Amino acid sequence: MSRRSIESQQQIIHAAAVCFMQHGLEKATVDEIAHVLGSTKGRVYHHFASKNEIYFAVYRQAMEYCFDAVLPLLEQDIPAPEKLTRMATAHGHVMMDTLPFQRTIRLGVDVYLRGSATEAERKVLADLIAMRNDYEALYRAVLQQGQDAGTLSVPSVALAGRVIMGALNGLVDWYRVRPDQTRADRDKIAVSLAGLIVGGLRAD
Amino acid sequence: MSRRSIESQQQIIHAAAVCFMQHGLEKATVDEIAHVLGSTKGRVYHHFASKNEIYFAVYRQAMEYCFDAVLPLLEQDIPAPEKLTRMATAHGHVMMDTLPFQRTIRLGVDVYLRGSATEAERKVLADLIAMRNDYEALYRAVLQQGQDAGTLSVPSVALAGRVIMGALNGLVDWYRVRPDQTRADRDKIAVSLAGLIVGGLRAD
DNA sequence: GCAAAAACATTCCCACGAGTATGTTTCTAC
DNA sequence: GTAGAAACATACTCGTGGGAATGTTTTTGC
Repeated sequence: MSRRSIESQQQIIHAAAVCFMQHGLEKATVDEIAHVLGSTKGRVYHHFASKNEIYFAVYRQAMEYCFDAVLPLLEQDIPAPEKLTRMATAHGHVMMDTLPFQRTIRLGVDVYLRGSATEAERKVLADLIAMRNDYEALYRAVLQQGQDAGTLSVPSVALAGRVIMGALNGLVDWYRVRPDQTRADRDKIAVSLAGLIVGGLRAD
Repeated sequence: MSRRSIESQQQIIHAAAVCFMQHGLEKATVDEIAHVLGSTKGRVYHHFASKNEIYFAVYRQAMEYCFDAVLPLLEQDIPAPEKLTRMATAHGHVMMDTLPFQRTIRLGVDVYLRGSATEAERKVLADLIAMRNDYEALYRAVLQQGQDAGTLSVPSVALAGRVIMGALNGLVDWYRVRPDQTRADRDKIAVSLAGLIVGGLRAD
C-alpha cells in the first residue's frame, strides 16, 4: 500500500463523512462524495469496493478518534468522579472536533444494513459495534470503581453509562460549528457538559 | 373527513413508524408499509401525497405523545427539582411506550430534506422543528424557575436542557422491548434515569 | 336502490444512483 | 526510457422505488 494511496483513501473517508452528515447515509451519493474532492466515481471505487465499505471506514475512524482521546486518561490515578469528568470532557471535545464522523455513526448504526447486506459486511459491522461497546465499557469500568470506592452512587452501572453516552453523544445533534468560535469556547462547553452529567442539576 | 378515513390514516402512520424504525427512512419503502397492513401502494397514496407527508405525520404524532404526557405535570405546584424529575420520568415512559415513533423522528430530523424538498414541505418541517423546540422549552422553563429559586444550579439553562433531552432521548438507542417486561420494569428504568439526570452520579 | 364519491387495487413509467467495464494518464521499478 | 501497474476518468448497465394513471369495489347521501 503506497503512501499516496493511503492519503487518497483518507481524503475520500473525510469527504464521505461530510456528505453523510449533510444528507444522511442513503441520500449521500458516491458521485457527490467524489465531486467534493473534484473527482469522479472511478477514484472512489478504486479504493473501496462499495459504499458500505466507505461507511465502515468512517465508523472505524470515528471510534479511533474517541479511543485516542480517552485511553490516556485511564492511566491517571485519581478518584472516579474526577476521572469520569475528564473522560467526559475529552469525549465532548472529540464530538465537536470530529463532528462529521460522529454524526455519521449515529445515522444508521444498527438501522443500517438490516438484512440486505452480505455476510461479510454484517461481520464487519458486528466488529464495529463491538468496538463501540468496548469504548462504552471504559466508562462503565470507572463507574464501577467509583461505586466500589463509595465516591459514586448509581442505581445501575449500565444505566449510568447510558446516561453519560446519551448526554455526550447528543452533542452532535445540537452543536453547530461557528467560525468565530475558539478552542476556549468549545472547552467551556465540554467542561460544563461533563460537570452537569457527573454532578447533576441540583443545587448543593 | 369520514371516521373510517381517519382510522385508515392512523393505521398507515403506525405501520410507517414501525417500518421507519426497522429500516430507516430511505430504505423503508412505501410498498412495504402497505404490505404490513395487508394492502398495496394505492391505499397509502390515497391518504398521503408523498412519502414525506407520512414521515411528517409520524413526527407530529410523536411530539403529541410527548406533550400529552408532560403538559399536565406543569400545573403541579412543587419544587423545580421534583417537577423536573417527574417530567423526565414521564418522558422516559413515552420513549418506551411509543418507541417506533420516537426512533423515527431521530432518524432524520434535520438531515432529512436538505434542499431536495419543495417549499411547502420545508415549511411543514420547520413547523415540526418548532414544535420540538417548544417541547424542550418546557424543560428550560422549569430549569429557569429552579435556578431563580435556588433549588437548581446549572451553568447554563440551555446546556442543561440539552443534557436532559440527550440523556432521555438516548433511550431509544438502547432500549429494546422485551415481551416479559412489565410496566413496573419500565417504570423502574424511567425513574432511575430521571434520578440520575437530575441528581448526578456523585455519592452525597 | 341508485348515482357518485370515497377507498382502495393494479399497472405502468421513469428518474436516480450503485456498481461495472473499459479507456486514459501518471507513477514506479529496473 | 520503457514496460507495467497503479490511479484515476468516462461511459454504460440495470435494479429499484417513488409516484402517476387507471381500473375496480365499497360506501354514502338522497
